[in-house]
Amino acid sequence: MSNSREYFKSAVSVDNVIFGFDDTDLKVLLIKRGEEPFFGEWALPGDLVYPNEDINTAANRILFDLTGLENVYLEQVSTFGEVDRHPKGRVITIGYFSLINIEKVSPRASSFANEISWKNVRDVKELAFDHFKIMTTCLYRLQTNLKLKPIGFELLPERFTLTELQLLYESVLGKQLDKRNFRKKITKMNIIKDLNIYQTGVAHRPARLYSFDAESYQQALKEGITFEI
Amino acid sequence: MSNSREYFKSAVSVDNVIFGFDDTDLKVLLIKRGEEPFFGEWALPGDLVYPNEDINTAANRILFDLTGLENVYLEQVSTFGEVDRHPKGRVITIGYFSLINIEKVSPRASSFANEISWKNVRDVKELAFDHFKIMTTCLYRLQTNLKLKPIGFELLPERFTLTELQLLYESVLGKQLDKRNFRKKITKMNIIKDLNIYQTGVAHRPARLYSFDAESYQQALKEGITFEI
DNA sequence: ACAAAAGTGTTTTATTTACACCCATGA
DNA sequence: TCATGGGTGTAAATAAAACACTTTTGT
Repeated sequence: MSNSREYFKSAVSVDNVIFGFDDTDLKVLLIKRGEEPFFGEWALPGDLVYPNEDINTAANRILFDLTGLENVYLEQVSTFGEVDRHPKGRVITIGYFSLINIEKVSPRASSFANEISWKNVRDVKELAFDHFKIMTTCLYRLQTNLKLKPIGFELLPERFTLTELQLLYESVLGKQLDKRNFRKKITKMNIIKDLNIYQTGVAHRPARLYSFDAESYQQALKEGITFEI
Repeated sequence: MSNSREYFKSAVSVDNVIFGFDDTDLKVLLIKRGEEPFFGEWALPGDLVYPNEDINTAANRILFDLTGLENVYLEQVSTFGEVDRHPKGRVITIGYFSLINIEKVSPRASSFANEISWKNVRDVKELAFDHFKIMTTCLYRLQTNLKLKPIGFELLPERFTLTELQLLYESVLGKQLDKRNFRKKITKMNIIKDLNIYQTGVAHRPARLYSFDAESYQQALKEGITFEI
């Protein structure tokens, strides 16, 4: 780019598909739009990228504004740049997804949204702009990566049971898994820590609690882990 | 985005990592820059996105300008948007890669390049801007996808031998593969057609020629193929 | 004692890996 | 006849899939 010419400039935005998991279903955090276009319709949280802001920073900002969370798993997925994707002008948007522990969040209204809600991903059928397409693309990427990288833990509390972990996998991948085989695989990977403590107050045999063992995972990565479920 | 405010606008560009394969090595098509910044340095072909141009169209245009090729395998990989990635201003760039049959190309100089050349990917050590990072990211994606989707054919001529295909895989993945096991896997997938014709003019037993069988591949996809090498 | 979910091994099947020699051609 | 790369099968090891009962708790 030379500075001797004046170039066309597009607005660039970031949209963030924020995934959570509530012990049964994969959820996505949506906002009800408080302005035109698509007033009153559900949409992904997003905003324009500021002049002096890295795009990753913008994605983190959107997440923080909505949830108060920082240092959260965030992954860029794809950029959507059809000329007519925004009715008010040329806006190229970069789609991200984040994985958060849903318990840590009580979503708060923000400048650009008058209502915020967790929705079951499978129940979402349409969204403002091309946001449904963005969400679907991010879900697909999540499914792919869940099989290759141990990112599922990001959606769970610090301490979790193996059944919770399995339910998460089943929910995201959309299929049933065999309990014994699942446990065998997970434990063989050596990336979760048995805390030797148990659930309490459940009307059945209490489950052992585990946590993700980041150190062992780093070790396993070096030795060439394949995290396949 | 409301139209009642004036938003900051960034320039948006597309950079294209054009891969080719010359029977031995994976190559990338680079240009020597004919203007500042980075005058005289090697860079990825790229250009700003036009006001009324989809981003995919822009990526295809860059490819066409340089090679004369259309309808070529093109995949968006990642968007690079650090504030300071371009010394002359804010430019957010979308990285693509394409796979082409190197025989079909005699690269031509263009407005923005005074020299064009195929380089061995492994020999490229630095590039203008953050292009080395973009190239590396695209290479990594190519490696991943080559194991999951039959895109290797895009780099070969219409008719190819199994050894050529294997060399391609070895070159992209950067590791040796067992000849018999490779052939077993490829043929079991049922996505290549044995043309029942042979190489000529080689000083050894002539190899059978094959072509990619797009129809069988579509069929196999429906039945849930896993194209793993 | 009953309901509810936790936890645990073995056998079968499929996949992956390792490995070496003969074949067809041009020089 | 020699050099060069083409083409082929089998056995062993590993990984994946299928499958059912006992345990522990709260009610």
